[in-house]
Amino acid sequence: MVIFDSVTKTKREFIPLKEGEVSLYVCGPTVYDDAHLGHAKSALVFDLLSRVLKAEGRHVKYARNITDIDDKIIKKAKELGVTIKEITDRFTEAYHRDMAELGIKRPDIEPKATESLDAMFTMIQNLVNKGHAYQISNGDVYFDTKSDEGYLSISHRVQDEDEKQNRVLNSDEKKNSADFALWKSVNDGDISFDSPFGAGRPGWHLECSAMIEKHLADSTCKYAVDIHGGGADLLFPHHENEAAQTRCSTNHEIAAYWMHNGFVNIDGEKMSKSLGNSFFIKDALKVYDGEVLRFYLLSTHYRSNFNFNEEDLIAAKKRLDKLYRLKKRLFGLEVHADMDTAFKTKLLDALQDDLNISLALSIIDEMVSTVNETLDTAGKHKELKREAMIDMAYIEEILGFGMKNPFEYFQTGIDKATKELIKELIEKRNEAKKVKDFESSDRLRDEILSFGVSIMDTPQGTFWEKV
RNA sequence: GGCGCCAUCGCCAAGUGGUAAGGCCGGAGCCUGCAAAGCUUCUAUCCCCAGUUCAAAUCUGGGUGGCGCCUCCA
Repeated sequence: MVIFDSVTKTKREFIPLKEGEVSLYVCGPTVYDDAHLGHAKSALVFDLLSRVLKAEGRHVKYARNITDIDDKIIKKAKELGVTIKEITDRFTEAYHRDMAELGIKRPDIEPKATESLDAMFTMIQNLVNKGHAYQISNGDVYFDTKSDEGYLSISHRVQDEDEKQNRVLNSDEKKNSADFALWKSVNDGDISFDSPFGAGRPGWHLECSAMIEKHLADSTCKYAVDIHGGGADLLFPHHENEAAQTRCSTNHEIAAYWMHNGFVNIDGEKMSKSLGNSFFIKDALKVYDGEVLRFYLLSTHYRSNFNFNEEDLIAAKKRLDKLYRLKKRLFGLEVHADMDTAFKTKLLDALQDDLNISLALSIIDEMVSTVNETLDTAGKHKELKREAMIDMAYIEEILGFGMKNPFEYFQTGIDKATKELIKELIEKRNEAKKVKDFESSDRLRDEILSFGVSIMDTPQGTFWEKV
C-alpha cells in the first residue's frame, strides 16, 4: 500500500507500526445537525481505505469519534429547550442511518467526547505538569504553542503571520495569540462538566488526542497511530493542535501518516455552514439511491475537490448500472469457491496506490465489458460466469458496489401496486405478441412506458426497469 | 497579505520522463417485429511561452485562469 502523506506531501510506502496491524483514526462529526455530503465523502473515503487495508490481509482497528460536547450543540439545545443529550442522541442516530444508506461500515470504535473526559483530564494535567499548558485567571487552560518546538510542523505555517491575524480576537492573558484552549471555564451556570481545573468544557482539539491515547495508542511506539485522517480543512488548526498536544503530553508523535480528503462543492460553489448551502445526505437520499450516491461520491480520487452536480451523478449511475446489468445477467448462479483471479489482483493493485479509484473503476469496466462480450459470442460459459461472480463479490467486498438484488436495484422508486399492474400489462402484451398482434402489443407497451419505466424483451422473458 | 493546490477529448476523469486508461454524451454498424440491454467501431498530443533532455502531459522558470486554508466547518 502506498499512501500520500499530507504532511510530507509525498507518496510513501505504508509500513505499519506493528506488522499486520493498522490503527486508523478519523475525525468524525459534531452531532448538532444532519450529516451533509462532506461528511459522507470523508466517511466514504476512510471506509474504502479500511476495506482495502483489510483486503491486504491486515488487521484494522478503525476509530472515528463522535463530538458530543460543543458550543454549537449547546446553542441548539438552548434554542430547542432540550438537553444536549437529546440533541446528540438524535443526530448521532441520524448520522448512523445516513452512513448505513451509503453502505459505510461502522468503525470498530466510536468514542464520544462525553465518555472520554477522563482521558482529556489526564492529557491536560500532563501538559500543565510539563510546562506546556497554563491556566489564566478566569479558569481557562491554554496550550502554550511557543513551548512546543514542533508546533506548525504539520501544516507548515508561519507563526508570525498567524499572530497578526489572531491578535485582536484573543484574550490578553494568553501568552501567545496562537495558544488554544484545552479547557474552557464556565461561570455563568451554563452547561458544563466538572474537572480538576474547575467547571467547564473541553476545547475541541483535545478530544481526538485524548481518545487516540485511550483507545489506540501504544506508549512503546514512536507514533500513537498509523494513520490519522479527516477533511482537508482540518489540517489547520485542528490537526496541528492535536499533534502538539500529543507530542507534548506523551512520548510519541500522534500519527505516522496523515490523509486528508478533498472538499465537496455544490454546482461549483463551496458548501459550508456559513454559506448555508449544505446539502444533507437525507435529502439527497430522497432523490437518489444510496448506493448510487456512494458510487458517485467515491468515483473521484479522494484528494481532489469534488463538484457535486446532477449531470455527473446521472453519468455515474449509468456506469454503476452496467455492473448491475451484468449481475442481472448472471443472476441465480451460486458461487462456492473463493479463488484468486487476475481481476482481483489488478483491482487491489490499483487501490493500493493511494486509493486510485479511477484506475480501479476502469478495471471493473473492462471486466464487465469482457464478460458481456464473451457471453454474447460464446453462449453458455459456466466457468466464465462463475469467475465473473467471484470478481463481482470482490467488488462488493472491497468497494461496496453491487450489493443489492439487481432486479430491485433497477426498480427502485416504483411502488408495489404499480409493480403488480406492470406485471399484468406485460403478460397481456406478450399474449398479443404471440399472435403477432403488434398493434395491441405496441399500445400496451406505451401504456407500460407511461409509468416511467422501460421494458426489455429477452430470451428469458420480458423485464422492466424504472427509467 | 501569508501558505498551498489545480489546469488532460463536449462533460466526468486516470496517467508524473518514453510517446494519451476508463465512463457519460454523440456518429456508424450487428442483434431485435419495433425498442431496450449487450456487442463492434469512430472522436484529444495534454492552458500559453521559454528551457532541460535522445525523449515531457509528465522536470525547471515565467505567464494566464480556477480554487483552498489562514474563522465554525468533512
